[in-house]
Amino acid sequence: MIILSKLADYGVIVATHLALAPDRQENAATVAAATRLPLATVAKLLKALAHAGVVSATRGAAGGYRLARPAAAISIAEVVAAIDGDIGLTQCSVHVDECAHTTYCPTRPHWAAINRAVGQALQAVTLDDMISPYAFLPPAAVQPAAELSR
Amino acid sequence: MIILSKLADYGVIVATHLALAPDRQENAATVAAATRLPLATVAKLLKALAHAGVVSATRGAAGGYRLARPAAAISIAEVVAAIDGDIGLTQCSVHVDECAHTTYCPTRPHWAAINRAVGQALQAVTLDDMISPYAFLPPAAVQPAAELSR
DNA sequence: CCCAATTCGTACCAATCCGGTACGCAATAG
DNA sequence: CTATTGCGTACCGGATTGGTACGAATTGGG
Repeated sequence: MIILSKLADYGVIVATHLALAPDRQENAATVAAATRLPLATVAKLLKALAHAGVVSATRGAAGGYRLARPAAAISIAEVVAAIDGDIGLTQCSVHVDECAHTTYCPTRPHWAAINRAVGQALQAVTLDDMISPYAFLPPAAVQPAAELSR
Repeated sequence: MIILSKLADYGVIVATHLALAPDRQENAATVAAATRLPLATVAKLLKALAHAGVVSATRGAAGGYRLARPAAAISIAEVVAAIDGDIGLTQCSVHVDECAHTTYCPTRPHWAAINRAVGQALQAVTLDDMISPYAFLPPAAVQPAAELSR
């Protein structure tokens, strides 16, 4: 299974690209060319990111986008949430009331804890971490999950 | 966004139900009634779980399913993987070679680390944890993601 | 030895969701 | 005033997914 949607994946790429040159103001076409993604899709992504306050947009001729905050203050979780909505493991986590099984489903309370762990993993990484090419190898988190690659 | 597919969610519910009575052998119809899920879907899930070695099936009359191992030895990650396939954040993580952007995409190496952190969160929880109603607040599983920030 | 119950495997259908596109409006610079 | 660029909405085709159906294989009981 793939956790992130393609769009969210692209969103991170676009945001990372902007983080590379925080001072420059780039329009959608430029970003699209640099990331080799379809222009229309990039425009859509940037709009969503702007709406969430991750990037700021200036309209009109010679307009464009730039990061709204320093790259170190923007987490991956935020970027993903801007595009795909709130992060939740199960239907229950996101739309609590729509689950008719709530009363007798014994697993529900446990999801919250797992949820937090996943959210934290995404929140712990910032755009700044993404642009530093090699410095990011957390030894504590890397090893134990080896068995999962089955 | 919702990370787990509905089917995977159901799968965990079914597996949890079996964990409640590890000795009894239950057929698909019984499980479906107990979990209030569609019979056909439950049958499909049990088949997938059996294929992955999570539950063992005995065929023929008076056949049925039961856990293949003690509940404490089966992680949520395993159950999910049995139904939805391998867990990966991005397309890149799962189908590495199909990503044409590999060479110049600067974010790729970083996903692996996040990936592992998420996998760990799912692997730290066993079916046994799921059936113990209140005792589940694993400080060990929730915290470590913080270390990810290098 | 035969029949009934039950899982197994495969194939199939329907619907929702998602990636991607198009078009018109609003705003800003020159 | 005009050209450029972002904004918003609406739309479409396709892939994925949730769900169903049916026949084959297997086992226990009469």
